[in-house]
Order: sequence, then structure tokens, then C-alpha cells
Amino acid sequence: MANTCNCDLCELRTLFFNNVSKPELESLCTLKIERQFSRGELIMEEGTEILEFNYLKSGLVKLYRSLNNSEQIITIARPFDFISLLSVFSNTRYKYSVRAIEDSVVCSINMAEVKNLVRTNGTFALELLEKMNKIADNIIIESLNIRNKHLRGRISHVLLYFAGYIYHNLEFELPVSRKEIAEYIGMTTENVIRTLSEFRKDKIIKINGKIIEIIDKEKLEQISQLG
Amino acid sequence: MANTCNCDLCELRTLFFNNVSKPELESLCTLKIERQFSRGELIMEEGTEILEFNYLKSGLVKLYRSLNNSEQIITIARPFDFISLLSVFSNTRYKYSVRAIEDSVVCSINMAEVKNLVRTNGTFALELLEKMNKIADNIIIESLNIRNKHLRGRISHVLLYFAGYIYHNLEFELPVSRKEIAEYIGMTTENVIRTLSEFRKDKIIKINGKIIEIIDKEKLEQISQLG
DNA sequence: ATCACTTTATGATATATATCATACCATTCT
DNA sequence: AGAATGGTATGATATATATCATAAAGTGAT
Repeated sequence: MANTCNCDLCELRTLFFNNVSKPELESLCTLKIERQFSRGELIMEEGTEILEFNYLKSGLVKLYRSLNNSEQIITIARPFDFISLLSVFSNTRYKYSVRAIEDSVVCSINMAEVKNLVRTNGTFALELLEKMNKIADNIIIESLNIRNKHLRGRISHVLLYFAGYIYHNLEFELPVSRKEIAEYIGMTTENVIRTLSEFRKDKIIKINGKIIEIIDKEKLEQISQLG
Repeated sequence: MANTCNCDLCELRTLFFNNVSKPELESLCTLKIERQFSRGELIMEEGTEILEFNYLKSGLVKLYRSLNNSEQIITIARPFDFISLLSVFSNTRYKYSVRAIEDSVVCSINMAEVKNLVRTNGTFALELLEKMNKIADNIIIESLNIRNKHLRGRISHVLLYFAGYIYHNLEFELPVSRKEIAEYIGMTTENVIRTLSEFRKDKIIKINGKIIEIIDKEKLEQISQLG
């Protein structure tokens, strides 16, 4: 936990606090709390009270909910995406849990302060509305895209998601287990493993433990498209 | 298309325009356009420009997107839910289509006016943020709930959704075809029909064409829960 | 009233996915 | 070092769902 006022360097400012005036920003800056989370640590827990508005500065997190001993992963969010998602303005308690899947830094601002800013700064309110709508929209679209595909298409989709959206590289280290991929795409762990093996045999990807390299991107995109 | 200024009777006012001042409301009132749509009519089309903020005053609509000759239904919305969903503040073009599945009345307000109101009226901005977050949250939760279930659980879920959420009655007329239910839960039309027939044979529901009566609600809830 | 078309319905079969079983490997705990 | 645990891996089998085929009933147009 730190509270150094280094908002000049914070993505929050350039990304969506564009229109917050200097004094307002100073005020926010002194109020914010920056937290470090190690890979695997719980950042927010389903059912607990929402007291702060949280923003992911760096790292990677998964948003999920628990139900009968298993987890359902809703999305995997990178920096620049809010992690205080959706429920934040409409509920008093979190509907989802958030866990760091890579070392992460989260910036937290007291919820009442954010609400106050929405009330007093119209441009900020509008930008926040736009940003949160976009995030919700992305989650819904992602969910529909996954639902529309079969096993092989879903796996392709996830691999392309990591390579394209998260890591911007055809070779990357999977930040999640096969089990978590299964929880994300709504299939069983065994079938995720099996399909990855098939892709390896078909020379579409190389697998070395958690390290994945996409060899035939066109093929993968084709499988993802066709379902 | 009508433009009578009868906002005193409009749900918009009591529901989320609570904090709009008298003069502001008058202004909105003269700017709004009320439109009638018959069952089956297209209200908004995927890909067209977003010019207005739309609110469903009465009726029932489906929100869907098209992909390779088929449709994917995202949600079925009743009055009091916005229908200008999500994309409205974050995109210039609609990402989804909206079609009336019952005769509906839609109230439209110029988008620029709504944005202006967000900028100048903080309380309104906050309420709108809360409301839109709630809607997005509901769609995501619904989608996760459906994804978590098997065929029979999904059908039960949909039947309970219509009976409980839309019609508040154990007997109701299905506003959608079996095909549309299939497009909503992501299964085939044949299996939707088959499952409804099974429920009929098991004396869980009565079917008379589009008229459905839930006889054994407990059983249906049980099936919905177990998946 | 007839025709074309869609919706509802049901059965047979094919296919996709889940489940169960087993094994190997890496990591952590003792 | 050995034991326990969780992740990865693969095969055999069971089950759920899709696909294909067919038909009856409903709907709209002419």
C-alpha cells in the first residue's frame, strides 16, 4: 500500500481523466491508494461491500464468479480496462471476484469521491459512462463470440485473444492453467488439453509447458471463424 | 410518430428522470419523439448510426445480432429497461438490432441532448450510470446463468424468465417462436421443441400452441437449478 | 380455396463433448 | 528423500446435442 502522488505518470490521467481539472486531479491524487498484488492474490471478493473504485494500472487479472464448487471466468482484463466492473455503480456488494493472474498494481479511489466527481464534473461523467459502456459491451460481445463457437473454435479464439489482445506477440506464456481456460470457455479441462495437443499435432501451435507459440495464425483464425 | 408533451405520465420521469429539474424536463419533453412499433417491426438496425437515445415505454423487444445467416438473441427486454443499449455511449453505430416482439412504444430523445444533460446535471449522470450498469450487469449475469446449464436447465430458465420476469403469471403466451428461444439459449430449434414436449409429457407444463402454463413450478425451478 | 411457406413436431442417426480411468511430471510440504 | 498435491496428458466409454428426414398444422398471399 502506497500513497505517493505520482498521478502524472498514471494511465488514469491520460486515459479517462482527461477532463478532470488540475485541482480536482490533485484532490483525487491525494485520495487514491495504490496497491500491489502478487500473482494468485485475491483483489476483490464476490459478496463483499463495494467501497472503492478500482483501476488496473499494470498486470493482468481474471474476473469470475463461484458457483457450486466451480468457477466461471467472465473475462480476463489487462490494464486500461477497469476492474471495478459494472456492479460498482448499481450494487453495494461485488457480484464477481477479481484475482491477479500476473503481478498487478491496482489504483483505488474512494467510491464516494468518484460519485462526487460524476456529480460535479459533467465531462468526466460522460467519459466514464462511455468507458464503462465500452467495457460492458466488450464483455457481452466476447461472451457471444465464445458461445457461437464449438470447442476447437473457442480454443482458437482464446489463443488469438492472448496473442493479439493481451501480449501482442505470437509467442507468449499462458498466464492461466488449462483448467482456467476451461472455466473461461465453458468446456472441460480434459478437452482443452486434448484440443491443444491436437493443434500441436496439426502443427498449428508449439507447446512447451505454459509457453505457447502460434505457428499457423491463418489456420487458427480460420478455425476460430468457422466455429 | 407523435410529439405530444405528456411526460407527466411517462415512466421515464419517475424511473430515472427523478432528478431532472422542471425546466429541464420541459425541454426534454418537447424534444422527445414517441414512436409506435407493431409486433415484428424493426426498431434499430445493427450497423446504422446512433442518433437517438431510446427508451421502451411499453411492449416487449428482442435485442440480437446477425451472423452468417442466423441470429443470436442477446436479451429480451421489457419496459423500464433501456433499449438503447451499451453501445449508445461508446460507439457511433449500433452493434445490435432491436425488434418489437409485441406492439411497443418507444420514446426517443436526441443523443446530443442526453449527452448534454449528462454534462450539466450531475445527479442525472449518476443515475444514468447506475441504471446502465445495472442493465449491462443483468445481461452478463443472464448470459452466465444460461451458459452454466444444459438444454433442459436452459429451457426451464427461459420459461421461468417469461413467467416471473416478463408476465408475472404462470400462464402466458410465448411472444417468441421456438426458433427464437433456440437463438436465445444457443441450442437447436428441434431440441427446444423436443424438450418442451418432454416437459409436457412429464406434466411440468401445459402447451397449447403459443400458450404455456407452468403446472409444476417447483420441479421447473429444480431443473433450472441443477442445470 | 389453393398454394407456398413457416412453425411445430417426432424419430433415427451422427457427432461433439463430458465423464471416468490412468499415468506422468512438477512442486511443495514434511 | 519420500509423500501429497495439482497440473498436464491420453484413451475408452457414456451422454448430450446436432443433424437429417419427414410430416402435420398453422399462416399469409393471391
